[in-house]
Amino acid sequence: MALIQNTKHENVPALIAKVRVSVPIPQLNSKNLKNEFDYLVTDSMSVQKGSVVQVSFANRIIWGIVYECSHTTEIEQAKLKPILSVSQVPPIDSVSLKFLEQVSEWTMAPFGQVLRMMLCVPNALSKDSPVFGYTVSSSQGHSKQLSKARQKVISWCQSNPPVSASLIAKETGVSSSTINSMLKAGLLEKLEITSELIQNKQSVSFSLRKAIEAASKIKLSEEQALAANKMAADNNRFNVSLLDGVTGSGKTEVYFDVVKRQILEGHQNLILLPEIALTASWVNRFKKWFGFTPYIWHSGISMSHKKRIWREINAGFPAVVVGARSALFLPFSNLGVIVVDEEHDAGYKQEDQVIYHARDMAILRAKHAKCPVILATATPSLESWTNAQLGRYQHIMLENRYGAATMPDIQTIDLRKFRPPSGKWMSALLLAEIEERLKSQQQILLYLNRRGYAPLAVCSDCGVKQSCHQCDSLLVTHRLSNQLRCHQCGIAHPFKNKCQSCEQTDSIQLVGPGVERLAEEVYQLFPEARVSILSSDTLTNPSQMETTIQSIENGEVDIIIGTQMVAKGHHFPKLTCVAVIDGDLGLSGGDLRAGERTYQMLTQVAGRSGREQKAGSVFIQTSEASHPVLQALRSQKRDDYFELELAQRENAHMPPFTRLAALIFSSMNETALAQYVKKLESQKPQFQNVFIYGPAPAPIYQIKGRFRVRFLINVPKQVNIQKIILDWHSRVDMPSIIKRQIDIDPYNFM
DNA sequence: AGCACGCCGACT
DNA sequence: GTCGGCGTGCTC
Repeated sequence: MALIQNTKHENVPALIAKVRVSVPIPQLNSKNLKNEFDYLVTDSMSVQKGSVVQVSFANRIIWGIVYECSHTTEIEQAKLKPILSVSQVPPIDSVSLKFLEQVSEWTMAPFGQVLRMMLCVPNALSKDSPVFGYTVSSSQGHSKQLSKARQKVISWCQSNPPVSASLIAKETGVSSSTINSMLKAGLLEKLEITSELIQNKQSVSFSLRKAIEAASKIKLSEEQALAANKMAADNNRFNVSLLDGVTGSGKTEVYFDVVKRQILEGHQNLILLPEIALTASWVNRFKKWFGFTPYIWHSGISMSHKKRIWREINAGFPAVVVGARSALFLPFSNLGVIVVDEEHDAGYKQEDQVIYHARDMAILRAKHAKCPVILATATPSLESWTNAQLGRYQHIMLENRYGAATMPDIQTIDLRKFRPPSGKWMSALLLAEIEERLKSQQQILLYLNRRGYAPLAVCSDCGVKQSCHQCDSLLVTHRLSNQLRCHQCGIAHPFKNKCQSCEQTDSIQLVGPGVERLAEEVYQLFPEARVSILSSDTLTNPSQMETTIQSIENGEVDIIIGTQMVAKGHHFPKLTCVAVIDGDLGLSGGDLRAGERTYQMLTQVAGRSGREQKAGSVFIQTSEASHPVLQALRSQKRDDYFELELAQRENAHMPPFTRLAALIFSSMNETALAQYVKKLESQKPQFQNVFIYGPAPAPIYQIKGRFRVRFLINVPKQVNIQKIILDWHSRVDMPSIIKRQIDIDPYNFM
C-alpha cells in the first residue's frame, strides 16, 4: 500500500520503483502461479496494491493489477518496461483480490484467467474521451437574420443545459449539419461537459431511498415477515441462510425485504439467477417493490451499460445487481447481502474456462466480504439441505403458499395398468382429466422433456439406429424443420427418410415421443383446443418467449406443451393441471444426481399448478410408480426422500459425504496422451481413503479431433483435494501438446 | 489471450 | 521454387 514517493528530479520522469503486476492471461505456468510480471513505475504516478494499470505485454497493451509494491526483481533491468498509465478507477478492493485468489486456488484455474473475469470491461478502465456540449455563443448578438432551423436551435439551447449535437438535433428536428454550420458561424459555442453524472455515494443512496419510499407497499404474510426478520437480524457478518419454501410461497418477496433493508443502509446487493430467460418477469416484480430498476448483468448487456455498472460498483455506490453467475466477479467493495435464487439449479455450474459453481463461490465471496448469503429454493440441493440439517446454515422454511393458494394434489398414473395405444403417449385416465379441464376453461400443461418429434430413428430394414458421426449420440427427428438433429453438437441433416447405413429409402421408423409428436396427438384428440408448444426450438429469442408467456397469462392458450423451459419460475394464474408425460425420464442412467435432479425437476413443474384461488392437480405418468422419488412426490414428504438418498450416498462414499474431482486430459496425439496418462497412473498417490479411478476414455472420447481421457478422484471432505492433485501432477512433466482440465465438484459426467 | 516463429501441402 | 496453414512458445 506504500505510495511511491516523489524523487527530486524535476523534468524527466525518473524510474523509481519496481512493482509486480498481475495480468489477465489464461496461461498456466507452474513457476508463475499468479501470472505476475515486473514493471517500472515513474515518479509521476502513484500506484498501490490493487491499482489498475496499463502495461505493454507481448507487443500489445493490456490492463493488469498491481499486486506487490516496491520489491526486488530477478529480471534484468533491460527487460523491464514501464507502466504506461494508471486507470482513473479506484484500486480494486483487497477483499475482492483475496476472493479472486481463492477462486483460483479452489478451481485450480490460472489466476490470470480468474482475474480476466473481473477486468472484463476494458471501457470502464480507460479514460473517457471528452464529450462536448453546445450552448448559444455569448460573445455575439444575432445581428443577421436567422433561418427557421437556426432560430429553433437557438431558442432550444437557451432554455436547456449544454448537450451533445445529436441530442439537440433530435430534440429540435434539425439536421446535425445545421448545428455544425452554426458552430462555424460562431452562433454556438462548444464546451466540454462531464459525461458521467457527477454523483457520489450519498446522492445515489438518497435517490434509491426516495424510490423505495414512493413504491407501493406490498404486505408480506405473517410467515414471510417472520422469515425476513430472522434473516435480517443477523445482518452484518458472514452467515448462510437456506430459504426453503414451497413453490408459490413468495420466497422472492422475502429476500426482497432483506435486500431493501440493506439498500436503505447504503450497501451493495447481488442477486444471482440461474438463467437470463427468467429475468424479464423477475425485474417487473422487482420494480414494483423497489420503485427503481436494478442493474442487470449478463453476457447480453451492452458494453456501455456494463461500463457504468462496473464503475459504480467499484466505487462502492449502493446498488442492486441482478445477474447471471458472471456478476459474482464484479468488483464489489461494499456488499450488503448476496442472494442465490434457485440455489439447486445446475445452471450455476460453469463448465468451461474457469470451472466453478456460482453458489459455492457466492458463499466464498460473502465470507470475504463478511456479509450474509441467502440460498433460496423450493427444492434444495442435497449439499445445502445437509448443511442446513447440520446447523451450518440457518434453515428458514416457508410451508404455505402465498394468499389463498394451496399446494397441488399430486397423483401418479401407472402406465403398466393404463397403457396408451401404440404410438400414443397419453393414457385414457389423463385424457379424461384434460377433457374436464377444457370444459371448465382451465389451463393444462403437458410436460415432456424431449425436444423435436421423435428421439429415435431406426431403419426397419437393417435395424440401424440413425446416429451422429462425430458424437456417438442418436439423431433426433424434428418435424417442424424436417431435419435429423444431433442434440450433442447441434449438427442438422435434412430428413430424407433414407437409412444412413443400408441406404434403403422409406424404411425409417420413428420411435418414442417428443413435444412435436405429443402436439400431434393433442391436435387429433382435442381439435378445438388452442395449443402452444414451448421448447427451445419453437422459441428462439427472448421477445418470442415474452409474447408466448403473455398469451398464456392472458388465457389465450388452453393446452401448453413444454420442455424443461416451462418448468421453472413462471406464474400462470389460470393453470390448474400439470401432466408429466414421462415421469421415468431421468430416473435411470448412472448419473450420481439422477434421482435428486428428477425430484427437483418434477417438483418445479408440479409447482406451476394451482398458484391462485383454484386448487391445482398434477398427474405423473410412470411405469415405476413405487420409485422413491415418485413416492415422495405423491406423499409430499420431501425430507423422507432426502434421508433415503443421503443414506445411499453415504453408503457409496459419494458427495455430499465425500468430495469429487474430475480430471480430463486431451490431445490430438492419441499415443502421446496414452503414454502420459500411463505415467500419471503409475504415480497415483497412495493414501488411505483417497480413491483415484482411471485413466478411462471420457464418455465422449473424441471432441473436435481431440482425444479425451479421464481420471476421477474421490476423497473424504476434510482432505485438501487440490493439494493431492498438485503433488501428484508435479511428479510427471506434462508435454505441452496435452491439455488439462480440472473440475472440482463435477456435475456433468460427460 | 494474441502474436511471432517454424515446419509441411497446393499454387503462380 | 514460394505462400500460408496452424501447432507451439513467450510475454516482465
